[in-house]
Amino acid sequence: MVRDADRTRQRILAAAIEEFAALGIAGARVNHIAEVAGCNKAMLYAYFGNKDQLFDAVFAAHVNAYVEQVTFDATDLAAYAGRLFDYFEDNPDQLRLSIWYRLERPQGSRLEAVVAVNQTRLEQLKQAQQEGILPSHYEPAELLALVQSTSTTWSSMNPEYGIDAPGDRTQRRRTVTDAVRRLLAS
Amino acid sequence: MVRDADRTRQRILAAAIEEFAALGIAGARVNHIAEVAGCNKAMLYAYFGNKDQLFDAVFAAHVNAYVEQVTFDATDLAAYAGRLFDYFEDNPDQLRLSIWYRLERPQGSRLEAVVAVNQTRLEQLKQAQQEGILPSHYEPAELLALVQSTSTTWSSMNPEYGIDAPGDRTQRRRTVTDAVRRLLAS
DNA sequence: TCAAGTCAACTGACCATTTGGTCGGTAACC
DNA sequence: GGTTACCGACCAAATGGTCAGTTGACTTGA
Repeated sequence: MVRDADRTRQRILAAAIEEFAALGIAGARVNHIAEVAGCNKAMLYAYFGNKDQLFDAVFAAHVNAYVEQVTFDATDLAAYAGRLFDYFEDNPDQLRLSIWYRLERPQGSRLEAVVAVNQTRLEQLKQAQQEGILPSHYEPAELLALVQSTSTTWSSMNPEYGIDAPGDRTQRRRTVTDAVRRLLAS
Repeated sequence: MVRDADRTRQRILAAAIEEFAALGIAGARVNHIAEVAGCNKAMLYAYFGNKDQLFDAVFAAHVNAYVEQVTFDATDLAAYAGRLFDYFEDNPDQLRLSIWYRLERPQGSRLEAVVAVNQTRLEQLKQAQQEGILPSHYEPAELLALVQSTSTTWSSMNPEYGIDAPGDRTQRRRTVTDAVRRLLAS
């Protein structure tokens, strides 16, 4: 057996992402994560502290990947919505993680890094509005929220509502970008 | 102690709604539900079978309330969106239940009753389109999905994104109905 | 070159507690 | 007196977490 702390850490993290995305914090089993990672449970505690902190690490990784991969562009929100759509379509686990986080984390526990990123985006939106690139019938925060929620329209549909998302991903994507364009139309 | 099977059942259900909405299926504790309901745990099993079936009962109750209270109107989707907004604003627990359901229930487990209701709505949308009351640039399913997701825009924002929902509920509501109107504009 | 020593990666067995679930019995109501 | 709502106590299994000890890689020193 090769000994490699980094690799082990990485394997644990990967297994944890899978487990948490599928089952949430309360549903995830530490034993199972260790098993999938192919290492001893104690390593998990050595590297990450405890179950909650492991989730924090997983979620932080998700946020980083998200901010890094989905570039924001206040001057072309439809394109941004498209990228957002693609990202969550390609990484459904990431979307689930976000939702688990929202449900299972006590309100008020914000990641300052993300708040900062968001502040910047709101500023950019405000400026684009002042320059007339974006319409002003919504506040920056409203714009961001609407775009965000439109982009994840399909993935956030409850199956209970029995809506069959169009099988065609291209079509779904077009609907998203089109909807954002309509929201911005004057 | 007064003996009343119905009342006890009701108390268990109420406690279960609270618990499941707050913690989800995996996170909910049967002991705690019984405690809050002020009755013995065994009653819970006598009336509902087991934890999963109790959640089913809770969720079915939610779906019933939802279908009953939020009247659908294919000819005025903006108003429908407003009602939807109000409903989830007034009953945040119900929204959380829906999300838990989506996350924790194995895909493919649909409530036939809801699928039926939804089928009807899709039909109504289609007809409204044929009559020219609704525009045809979206499929009925797309319309329903967009309206749904727009209505819950604020409640589905991850705090991670640091967006402060406008404190003013009236303003949030106006944004929702306005957005739906824009989606329908030709 | 190689034995001794060090330190960090790793393990298996273990623990206290919690959890979903059950059962024999009790007491209120018809 | 029978039915049924209800309860306390209990159980096996699972769960998050710990710990004493082992193993392997690298450093040291002769």
